[in-house]
Amino acid sequence: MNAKTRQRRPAFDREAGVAIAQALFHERGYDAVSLADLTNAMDIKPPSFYAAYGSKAELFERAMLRYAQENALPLDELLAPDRPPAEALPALLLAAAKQYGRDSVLRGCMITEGMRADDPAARRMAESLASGGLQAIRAYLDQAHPQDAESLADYVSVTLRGLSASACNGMPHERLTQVARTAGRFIAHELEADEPTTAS
Amino acid sequence: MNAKTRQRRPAFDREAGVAIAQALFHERGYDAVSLADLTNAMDIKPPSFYAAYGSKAELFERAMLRYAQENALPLDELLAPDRPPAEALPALLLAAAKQYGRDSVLRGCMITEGMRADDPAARRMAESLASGGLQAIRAYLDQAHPQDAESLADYVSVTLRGLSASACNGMPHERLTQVARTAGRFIAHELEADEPTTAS
DNA sequence: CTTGTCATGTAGCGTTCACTACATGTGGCG
DNA sequence: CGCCACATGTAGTGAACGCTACATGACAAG
Repeated sequence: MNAKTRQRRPAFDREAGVAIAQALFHERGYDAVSLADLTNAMDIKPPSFYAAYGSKAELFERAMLRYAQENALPLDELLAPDRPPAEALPALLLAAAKQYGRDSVLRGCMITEGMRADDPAARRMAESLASGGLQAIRAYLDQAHPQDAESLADYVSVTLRGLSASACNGMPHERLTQVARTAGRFIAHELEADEPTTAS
Repeated sequence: MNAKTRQRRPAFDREAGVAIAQALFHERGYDAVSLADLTNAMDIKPPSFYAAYGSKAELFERAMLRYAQENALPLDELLAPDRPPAEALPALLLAAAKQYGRDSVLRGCMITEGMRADDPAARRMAESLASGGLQAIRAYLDQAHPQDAESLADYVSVTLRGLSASACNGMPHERLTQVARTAGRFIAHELEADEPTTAS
């Protein structure tokens, strides 16, 4: 009677349900997706839903975690400690713009937009997850460009939020990436003006 | 029996009701404000509400128009046709950041954030109002810096959206204005590099 | 086969949503 | 005063919300 033999009859794939929820939440946002939408899409009834996920908000958290795992930008590569900010930050912005506008229906950053949910619990979950990414940017800049780490981190954060929101409202992929390139060029110009780094 | 003598007994100030609605919608967003919230705040009952305003969405439109009239940035001054972009665009961003973070509870741009409402009718109203401002920016740049008017207009638009969203999520006033100054400095650097205008 | 455990479906919980039919009572007007 | 138009409050509409009590039925264990 080992534990573990007890979860026979899965009868519906819980992880697949999280994937379905992830798509719905990403497409429409937390508040605009109802329990009925979720249970219909998963083809289960509410009691199964609550047995599997606990609540709509908990499922939202699992969906955001799944989103972060498979869609999050590779911050550790983009912001590798030895990469100069004049190269890393533009690359980060461009990668974000490309992802936010890639899919015609799953637009923007699911977590960034989750921070604007009406439900306070869902909003706090999203804010908590987002703070991880912001801290990574801040930590990178603290070691790579400490003289205005906060200012630059805020600038990047605001630009990312603007890109996500604009993507959600339909700004096409090319214009999003163009804005990201513009912002990246601005950053590079300023950083290279301050410290011409090595050669030239 | 002239018309006009017929609207005796106002009994509640409809324009004051619009002001109350403006504050509620700005603070919480369209979806998060219920009819009960509105009628309680105005101290009227639903029938009076519908007699006066038609529907929640129509009142939202009137509230946004009121917001635009009294809070909108003076685009015609900020973007005066003879003002150089390297001066006008930073001024616009800074003015927006100051306004978005001015009040501790009425944060961000009511119209910008209205574009993210779940209700399609409300969203379209907000998008329609916002397009006016964007067209003003675009028209200014078409005559002041035609070589990359679209790119610059998109950059400004995205930055404004990022500032509004960040303000709504609590970024303090000083950091908002700092980001606006950073973005403005970036724009000025690039524009001055391209065309040193007149004197050195 | 019997029993126990569990996820399931049926049905419905209480609440809130935007919105409205209807009766009331006040005011201007003749 | 009598009339009547009209904004008002009472009360409630049907629908949707997130969520759950309960009975059903399938499986593994004995």
